[in-house]
Amino acid sequence: MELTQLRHFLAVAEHENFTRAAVELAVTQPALSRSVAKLEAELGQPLFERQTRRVRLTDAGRLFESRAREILALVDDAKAELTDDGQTGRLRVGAIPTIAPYFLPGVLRLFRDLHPRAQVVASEETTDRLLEHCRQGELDVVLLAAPVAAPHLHVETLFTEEMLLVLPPGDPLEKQPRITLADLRQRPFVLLDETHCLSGMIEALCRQRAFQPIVVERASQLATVEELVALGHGVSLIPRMARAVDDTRRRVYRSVTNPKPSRTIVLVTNPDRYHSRLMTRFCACVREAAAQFAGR
Amino acid sequence: MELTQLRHFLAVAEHENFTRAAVELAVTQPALSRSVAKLEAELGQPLFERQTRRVRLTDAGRLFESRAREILALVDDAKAELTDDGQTGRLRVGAIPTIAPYFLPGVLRLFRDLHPRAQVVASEETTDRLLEHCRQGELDVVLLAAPVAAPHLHVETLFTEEMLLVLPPGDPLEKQPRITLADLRQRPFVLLDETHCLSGMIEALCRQRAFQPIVVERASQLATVEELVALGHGVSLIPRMARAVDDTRRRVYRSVTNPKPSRTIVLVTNPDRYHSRLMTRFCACVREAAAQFAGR
DNA sequence: TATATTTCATGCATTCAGTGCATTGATATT
DNA sequence: AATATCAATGCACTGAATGCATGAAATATA
Repeated sequence: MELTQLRHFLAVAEHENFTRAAVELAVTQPALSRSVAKLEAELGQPLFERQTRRVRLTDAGRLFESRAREILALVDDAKAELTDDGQTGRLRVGAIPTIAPYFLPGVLRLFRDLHPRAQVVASEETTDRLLEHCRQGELDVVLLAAPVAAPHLHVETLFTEEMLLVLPPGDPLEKQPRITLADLRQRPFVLLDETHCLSGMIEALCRQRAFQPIVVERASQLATVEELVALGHGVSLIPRMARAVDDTRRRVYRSVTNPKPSRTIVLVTNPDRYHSRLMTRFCACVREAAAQFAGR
Repeated sequence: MELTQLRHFLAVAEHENFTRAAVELAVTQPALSRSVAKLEAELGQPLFERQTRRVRLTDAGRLFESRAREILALVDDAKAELTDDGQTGRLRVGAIPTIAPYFLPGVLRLFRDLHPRAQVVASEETTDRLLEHCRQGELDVVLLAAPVAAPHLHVETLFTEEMLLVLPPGDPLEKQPRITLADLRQRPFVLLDETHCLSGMIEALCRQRAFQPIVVERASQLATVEELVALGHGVSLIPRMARAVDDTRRRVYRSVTNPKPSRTIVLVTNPDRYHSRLMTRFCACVREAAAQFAGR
């Protein structure tokens, strides 16, 4: 068995297609077919089920896929560990979409000043995907909203931030001195779609106050939610970090009390993987940036 | 980077010699030199310090050695996991020398009957080496005496067995109805050498009773210790499982009370590694054999 | 001090595993 | 029925890894 074979296998597994995987790997399709066939021969069983239109992983293939990922991640780790000069190198950062655009830029600014030669790759995905990638060593640092079920991963609490009520301008609630969740019981909500943990969090919050929020619309980005609120489609709850970058006056923000809704941002890393010097510094930048948010 | 290179690197690291490593790997020395040189080039730094008479690992090399072992162990794991038919396969078992000859044969007999086609490789080493090998995935199952400091490993208590006092025949203590450790305060001891945890355990036991045992001789095998006792060089404490196979009358065994000295045998496995069906069955055999010892 | 020995690196020739190209075969899709 | 898609296979080739012969450096030995 050789690492090239594992790389070949993974490419095919991802594309579910030899031809396209071959393009990505910059080899020909027959070469790839043979490479995988040889691997299958060594393992004594097929890794792919060849259907006419596409190939699918067999059960054994699925098992082997995660092993292959682990092995290649470990190889990357080992290489990174030895070539770690504290300056150059790549850092893979992941964050959920309701954190990334508001929090990462500040972190990246801090980090870039310290390590101008380092390369940072940021990706936005759902919580479970991010955790899975972190587990597999494909992401070095992940930023999420608590709570997270992350066995084998290290979770560090960064700060807790308020969730603000967004209203269309002129909404009756705008003038009300104290607003509680109960005041929103009959109000139409605009939320993010179900893939975002934020929407689930808001629904859970409402259910704690014994009502099911009336969700009239869902969007896939916070910016869209804010636009829909401005247009009077409903109200919503928005993290303070998102409010901070909203400089229009097309909607108004109010604190909700008793209880004050909030979310907690955490930093997740994989303790089984090598922590490069860059990574350690990046986490320090994250904490520094977090301190500013916590201070508000 | 390729697995072949890692295998080459490890062979050289073990032999501290390219020529001999090349023989083991069945390649020529120049081929091996190049293979390693290429790896070093990829990692951007030398892994070996070439001295005239031998080669030594650099600091980076030492670091990379353990990573390479991990990677190859994971590869073996993955292969084993996929080719696990529950019948054939290899199982690597380790035990300390004061357990292996007395406990393993019974286990192997049970196991052989269940899995005649499986191959078991047993090795005797010191506790720390065994644990290290288990951690590195080079041993599947390890048998030790508690206590063990084994982070990341799974430790299961099997049974506790008495340690018996061995005396030369005719020793005054032979007729004494109740013997305590305090009775041994002035007696010369024959112990195993310091590499065996058993000798340390006995010394600790004595120190708990506030005396330092007078060690007149040390041997590297329990059988030798027993012979020396028979020759009247001193007394010793021997695990019951060792007494059980001593069918001569050249020495006598007595229980010690208040407290009764004992050692606890544990089964250690690595939870991060694949547990083959063979391995699960082997552990079952270990427990079955242990039950017999516990019943005494 | 000279010589022999040990051991790793390097120049050069060779080989074979992996690859590319062309093609086949199988199965959807139109 | 014709066409398109996609993986497997026959065949030729290439180049990376290897083997052989030798060099270079350092120590051991006479």
